[in-house]
Amino acid sequence: MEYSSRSIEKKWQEYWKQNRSFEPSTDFSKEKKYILSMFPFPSGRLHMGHVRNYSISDAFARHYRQQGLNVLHPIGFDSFGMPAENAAIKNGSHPKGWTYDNIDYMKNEFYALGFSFSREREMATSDELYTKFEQSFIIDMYEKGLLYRKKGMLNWCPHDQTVLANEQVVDGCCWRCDTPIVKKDMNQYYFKITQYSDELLGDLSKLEAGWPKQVLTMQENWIGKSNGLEFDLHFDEASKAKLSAAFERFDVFTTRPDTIYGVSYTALAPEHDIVTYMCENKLLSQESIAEITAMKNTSSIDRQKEKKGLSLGLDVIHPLTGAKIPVWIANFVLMDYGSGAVMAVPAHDERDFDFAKKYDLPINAVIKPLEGELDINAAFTEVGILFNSAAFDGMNSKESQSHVIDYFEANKIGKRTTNYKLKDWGVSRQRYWGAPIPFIHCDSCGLVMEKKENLPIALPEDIEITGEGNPLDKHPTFKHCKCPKCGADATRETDTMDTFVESSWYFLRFCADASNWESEAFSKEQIAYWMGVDHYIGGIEHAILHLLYARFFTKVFRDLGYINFDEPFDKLLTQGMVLKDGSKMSKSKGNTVDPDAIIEKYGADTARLFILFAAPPTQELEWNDSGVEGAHKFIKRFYDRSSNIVATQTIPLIAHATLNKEEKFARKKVYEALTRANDVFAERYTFNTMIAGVMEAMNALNTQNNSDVWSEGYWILTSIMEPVIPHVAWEISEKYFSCNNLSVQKVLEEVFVEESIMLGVSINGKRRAEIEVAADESEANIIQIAKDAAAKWLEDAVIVKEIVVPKKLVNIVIKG
RNA sequence: GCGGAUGUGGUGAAAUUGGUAUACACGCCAGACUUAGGAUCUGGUGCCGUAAGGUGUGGAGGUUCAAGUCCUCUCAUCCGCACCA
Repeated sequence: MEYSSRSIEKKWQEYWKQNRSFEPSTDFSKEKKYILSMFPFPSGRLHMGHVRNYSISDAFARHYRQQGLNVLHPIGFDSFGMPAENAAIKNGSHPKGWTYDNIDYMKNEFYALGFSFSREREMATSDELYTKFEQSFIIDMYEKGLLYRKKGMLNWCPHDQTVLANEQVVDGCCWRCDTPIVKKDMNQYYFKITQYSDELLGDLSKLEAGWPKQVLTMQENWIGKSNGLEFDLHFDEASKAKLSAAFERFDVFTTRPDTIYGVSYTALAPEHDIVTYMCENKLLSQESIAEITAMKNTSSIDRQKEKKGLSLGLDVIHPLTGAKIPVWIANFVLMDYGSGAVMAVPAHDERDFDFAKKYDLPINAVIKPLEGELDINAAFTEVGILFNSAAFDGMNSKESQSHVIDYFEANKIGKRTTNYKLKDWGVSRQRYWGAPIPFIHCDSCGLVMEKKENLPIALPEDIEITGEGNPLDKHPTFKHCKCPKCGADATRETDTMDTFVESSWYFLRFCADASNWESEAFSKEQIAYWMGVDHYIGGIEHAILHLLYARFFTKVFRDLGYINFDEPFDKLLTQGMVLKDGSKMSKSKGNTVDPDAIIEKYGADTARLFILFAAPPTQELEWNDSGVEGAHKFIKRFYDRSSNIVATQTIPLIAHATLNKEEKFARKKVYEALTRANDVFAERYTFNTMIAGVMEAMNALNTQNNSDVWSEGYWILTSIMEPVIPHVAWEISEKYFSCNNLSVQKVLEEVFVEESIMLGVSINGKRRAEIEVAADESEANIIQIAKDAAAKWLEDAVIVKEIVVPKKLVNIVIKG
C-alpha cells in the first residue's frame, strides 16, 4: 500500500483523542516525568519555531511514555498582551475574540502535528479562572511586602502608551515595537525581586548540571553583583554654606577601594538630589541649568556617545587625606545604580580618565605596574603595587582592597557593601488586555486590597479600544467601587499586570488536575509530585526575563508556603532559531515557511522528522526544501519496506550464530541504533544522530532478506522512531505488532560480538593499510599481520615502536 | 570593552574518553527501469594527480607513537551585556 500521510495521521490523531492517550495518571506512586515547552502567545498561527519547540518536547514525552513513566506534557497559551489590543485597534476586533479565535486555530494545528499534549489541562492565562488565582497571589505578595507602589522615573513607550520594565528596554527602545523610550515620572507597582538578588544568583550553581552555561552567565551578568566600599563624602564649610546646609554629605560606592588615595574629583548623576536642589534654588547659572536639563533629556544611547559634565563649584573633603576635592556632574554617572554618585580616580579608571582629560582635572597615580614603568597617558587598571597611599604603600593593589575597607570600618567612616544591577520589577501596565491589579484606592483608607472572595476582578468586555490611553479608565462602571475596608465610594486600580506575571507560575498550574481548577490553583501534593520540570524547552530569547521571573516566583511561593523547593526547572534546553536563506524566518523578511502548507503537502511526520534531523536542537536550523523531500522519502521507504515484516506479538528470537554476514551486520546496526537512541534521550539530545543511526540500520536491513531479522529490526526501529514520526510508527506497529513494541527495548549484547575485526594500520601515524584479524587474535600476531600488510612501507626501515589500540588500529613507528 | 558560543566536503552535519576524519542526509555524476520523469532502484562522489602518491577539520606554533579533539597565540562570524563606579 502506498504511503498516505493524510489518512494515517488523521486516523491516529482521532485514536489518541478518543483514547485519552496522553492524559497523565493521578496515580502518584508511579515514576513521573514533567516535560514542558514554553507556551506560545496566540498570535494567529504556528510558525516553524513553534514546530521545532514542540517536536523536541513531544519526542521526550513520547519516549518516556514508552518507558512506562507517568508523563505530564501540557500546553497552554500566554494569552494576555499587547498584540491582541493592537489587532483590535487595527481590525476593530475585540481582544478577547481575537485571542480565543487564535487559540482555537493554533490548537488544531498542534493536534494536526500529532503533539501528545494533555488535552484536559489546556488553558489560557486570560481565562478568568487563571486570573482569579493570580490576583490572589498578588494579594499574598503585597501582604508579605513583596509588592509595593511608588512614584518613580519609569521607562515609557510613547507608541504602546505603557510603562516598560528595565528588562523590556532593548538598546534604549521598546522590546516590542522598537520605539525609543522616554522617562516618565509616575506611580507604578513593583515586585521586590531585589530582595532575592543574592539567592537568585547563588542558586544558579544548583542549575549548573542542567542548564546551558550561556544562560547561567546571562543571568549572572544581569543580576550583576559587585562587592566594594561605601562611604560618605562631606562638604567643606564653604560648600555647606552655599547649599544653605540642606546637604552636608553624599554617599559613594566603589569596587576599587585600593585607589582611594588617587581620588581627584567626584561626580554626581544629573538626576541627583543635590543637583535638583541646586537647580531649583538657582544656585547655578541659567546656562548650567539648561545644560543639566539637556543632559537629563538625552536618551541613554546618546548619553554614551560623549562624556559631558560641569563643575558644581562645591568641594568635599577626602576622608583619609583631608584634601579638598571638587564636585562635578557627569552624564556617565547613572542615577539608578549605587547612590548616583562616584568617586573619580582618573589614573586608574578609563571613564574617569577620559573625563579628567576633557575637563583638565588632576590625575593622581597611586598604583604602579608589577613590572615596568607606569604610562601616564592612559588609565592603568591592572593589578599593581600601591604608592602615594600612606600606610598602604607597597601593598599589592588587589590584596589591599580589604585592608582599606577594614580601615574605613574601624574608623567608622565607611562600610563593606554589595551592589546589584538588578532592579525591582515594575509590573503595572496601562493597558486593557491584562490581568487587573486587584487593588482599590480609597480616600480615607489609602491603597486597599480586594477581598479574596470577590476574585477574580474580571475585565469588562464592553470596552472601546482606540489606542489612546487605557480603556479601563474610560469604562463607565469598572473603575467605580466601594472600599472593601470602610465601604465608602472608591476607585478601582485600572492598571493591569505585565504578562510576564502569568508566565511566572503557569508551570505550577499545569500540575493541577483540571477537575480541581475551580477550587484551587494547585495542591501541595500535586506540586510535590510533578515538580520540578524535568525538561524545559524553549527559545534562548527567554534566557533572562522569563526564566529569572519564574525563578523569583518559585522562591516567593516557597516563602509563602505553597511549595517547598527552590528552583522550578531541572533541565533547560534552549533550541536554536529556525532560519531560511541565512536569516531568521520573519514575516517582514518574507522568508517564512507555513507549517500548515508542509503538513498539507508532506504530512506532520515529515515536518517533525526534518526538523529533528536537520540539526541538533540547540543549534540554528537552516530550512531546506530538498531536505524536507529527503525526510519524506525516508518515511515512504520506511513505510514501504515494512512489507518485509512477518506479523508477530513478541520480538522474534533469533539464533545469531546461524546467520550469514549481512544478517549479522543488519542486527548489529539495529542494536547500535537502539544504544544510540537510549544515549540521546538520556543525555545528549542530539536527535539528528539518533535518526542517522536508524537510517544506517535501515540501509543494513536492506542488504539481507531474512524475515525474522526484518521483523526484529522493525520491532526496534519503529519503537525508536515513534517519538519522532509517531503516526507512521503507530500505523506500522499496529499492523504487525499490535503496538506491543512501543515500549522499552532491551539491548542484546550478543549481536556486538564479532569473530573478526578490521584494524587500520598506520606507519608513523599515516594510514597505510587495513587488516582483518580474529577478534581474539594475540597482539603479537596482530603486529605480524599488520607488518605483512604494510611490508611495502617497512623496507629498509628500523622499527622503533609498535602500538596496538584494541579494536581500532595498529601504529608502527619507524626511523629512516 | 566584558562575557558566551561557533568555525570540518558544493550544502545541513557526524566523529561520546586523543586512536582509520567526513557517518547520515541533501546536492551532483553515471547507470537501470521507463513513452516520459521533479517517481523508484543501483553505483560513485573531500581536494590535487592518469596513476603511484600527496594533501586535508579558519590560521600559526606546541605536546604526543597518534590531535577535529589537549596547550599557547591569532583571525573570522554570531549571540548576550554594556559608561554598573
